[in-house]
Amino acid sequence: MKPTIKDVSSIADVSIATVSKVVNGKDENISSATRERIKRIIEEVGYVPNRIASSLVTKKTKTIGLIIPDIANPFFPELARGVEDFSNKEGYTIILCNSDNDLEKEDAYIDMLQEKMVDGIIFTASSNRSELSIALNKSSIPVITIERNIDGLQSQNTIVSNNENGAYYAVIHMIECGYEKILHISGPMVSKPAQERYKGYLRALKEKNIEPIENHLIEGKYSGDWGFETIQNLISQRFDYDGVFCGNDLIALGALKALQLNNINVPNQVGLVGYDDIYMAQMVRPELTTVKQPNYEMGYQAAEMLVLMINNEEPNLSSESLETRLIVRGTTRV
Amino acid sequence: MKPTIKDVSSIADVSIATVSKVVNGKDENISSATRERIKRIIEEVGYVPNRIASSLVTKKTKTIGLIIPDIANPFFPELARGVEDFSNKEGYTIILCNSDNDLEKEDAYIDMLQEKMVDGIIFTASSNRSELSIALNKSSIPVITIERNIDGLQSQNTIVSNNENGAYYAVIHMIECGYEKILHISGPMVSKPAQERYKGYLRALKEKNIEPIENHLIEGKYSGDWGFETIQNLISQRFDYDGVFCGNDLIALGALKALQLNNINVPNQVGLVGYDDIYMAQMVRPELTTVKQPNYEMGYQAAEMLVLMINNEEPNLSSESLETRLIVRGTTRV
DNA sequence: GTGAAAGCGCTAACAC
DNA sequence: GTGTTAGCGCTTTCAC
Repeated sequence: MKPTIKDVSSIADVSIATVSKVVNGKDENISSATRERIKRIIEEVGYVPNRIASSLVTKKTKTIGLIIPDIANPFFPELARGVEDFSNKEGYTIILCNSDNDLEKEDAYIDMLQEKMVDGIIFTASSNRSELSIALNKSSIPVITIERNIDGLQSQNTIVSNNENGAYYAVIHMIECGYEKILHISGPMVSKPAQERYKGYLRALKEKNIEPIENHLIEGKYSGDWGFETIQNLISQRFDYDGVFCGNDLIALGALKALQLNNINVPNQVGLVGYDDIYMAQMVRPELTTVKQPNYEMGYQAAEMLVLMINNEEPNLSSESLETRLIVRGTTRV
Repeated sequence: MKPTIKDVSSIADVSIATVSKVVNGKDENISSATRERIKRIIEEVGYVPNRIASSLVTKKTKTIGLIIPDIANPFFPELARGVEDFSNKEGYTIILCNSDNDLEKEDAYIDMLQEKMVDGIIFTASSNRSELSIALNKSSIPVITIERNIDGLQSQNTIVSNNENGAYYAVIHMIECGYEKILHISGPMVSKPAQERYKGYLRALKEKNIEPIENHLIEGKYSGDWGFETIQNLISQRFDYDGVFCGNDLIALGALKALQLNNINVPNQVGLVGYDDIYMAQMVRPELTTVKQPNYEMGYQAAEMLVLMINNEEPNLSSESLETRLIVRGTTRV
């Protein structure tokens, strides 16, 4: 049987209150003699405080919930790492939840997290539906949303990266490289980032006085296979573009493979730009020009904001938008 | 203030015991009238049971700890996903811990998890040192180790994939393709998987009566950069190999890039094989021949075993070794 | 400097 | 069918 605070106190011949104080460092008023004795005994018997019990009285669990669509999606591990790093530094522990963009799972997790009394939640919602926000609003638990904001969520504390600008600068770069007939292979347009990137794409064209060509947008999934198939299909019919701007790197990598397979030279015949700067972007030839999203930082800052909220030091920024960075490599000619 | 079981019971005009019973589905002996009334009230007031409180009495937190070196390392997200999927199915929630192969962090997490009273731990240890095992042995908490076994851990319940066989079959394949002077770029040899893969490599050579050439082993890190540098260095001096078997896909992808950069044809001049079958293995040209590790399954089965242990249904297998699968693609000629 | 006591929200015998 | 009661292991106030 694991020793409890009571065991320690009876061996040390003091009250449990005294033991509690030294365990929690609130021992200004404890003589150093008893302090040391208690510490020794704790060591001897291998006493481990039961945080469940203390949480029950302090109402703090020092854990935060992280809900993301899928940790196996290359976008999220870094983000999760950012969250975990800051959390850990502050003594928080994180509960990982994969929602698979499934609203039911998402709701189930939110319930679960509330039952486990997490101190706060970091949330990458799968959609904008507002019913979910209600569930979250009702509970007074601090929430930070990441990447996509949830319309109607009361405390609109959210971290996003500036998707529109990211896409805008990428496409401006392409145009300045001399590409004019630029295809955009996007992710699913139900997600805000996809919408915003498309917006940035259009803004760049407009600013450069380039009319978007016919069929300039192909909407699909954020996967390499999707990028590959799309290009293959296009080529088997008619491929009338000199540039491809992809919704993410996975799509771009698939597209690159298809282009090369068809002996279309990148970057000479076709310029190619991705989004995210995943590790693999540098592992292909030519290396992929892409937009770096500050994934790690987004996670880190989200955790930072959340901990502020938990401590009731309301962060003065209610919504932080992190800037992206265009990384020019080999798939666009300079 | 969030409603508690007491609030519900007083509104419903029953005892808290009755409410507890219906909340936990132990309501065979409750009249359906009161059952429904209680359920309605729960709904109305938005009562959420406090699992912290119930954990305190049941001694079960329905939480398991997952300690891995780094979720941002491409090997682990899938594994984590496997763990999470099974856990979730069984009503468990997982706490994610990144140890960074840092023994101190590792210990700190183990303590933390014990304090939070997790029901079990799934653990990819960073090394074999046995002091750590002691800490874990002392506590009676169920532990499953993944990928690398910890020497001296009492309950040797561990899930590994058969690294030796994986490497063995890969190298046999290379030899049968006609490659004879095969370099092995391994990860750090302090880790068991690296040792075992090297063993498999040697076994294949021996069986085929091929003398390992001079400098056949280069030990380093599991990164693409490392693979790239290694090949670049070798080529700048003398590159006298016709095959490269890499400790993982990242290394292989880096190596591929370097080989191609030096106009060495893969697979004609040099055959290349990786390990892991990460998603990117199919996104390069030629596609990478590699050994598929059942990452997801390892995680899933680890969670499965752990839950058995938690329920005291000691799994009869104490150590499960999952088989790997060679995936022949374009970097070896057939 | 230290301890007694109340109580956090819940479960599980057991009594009725 | 339902309620009473005794904790689970801890923190915190206040008294000494």
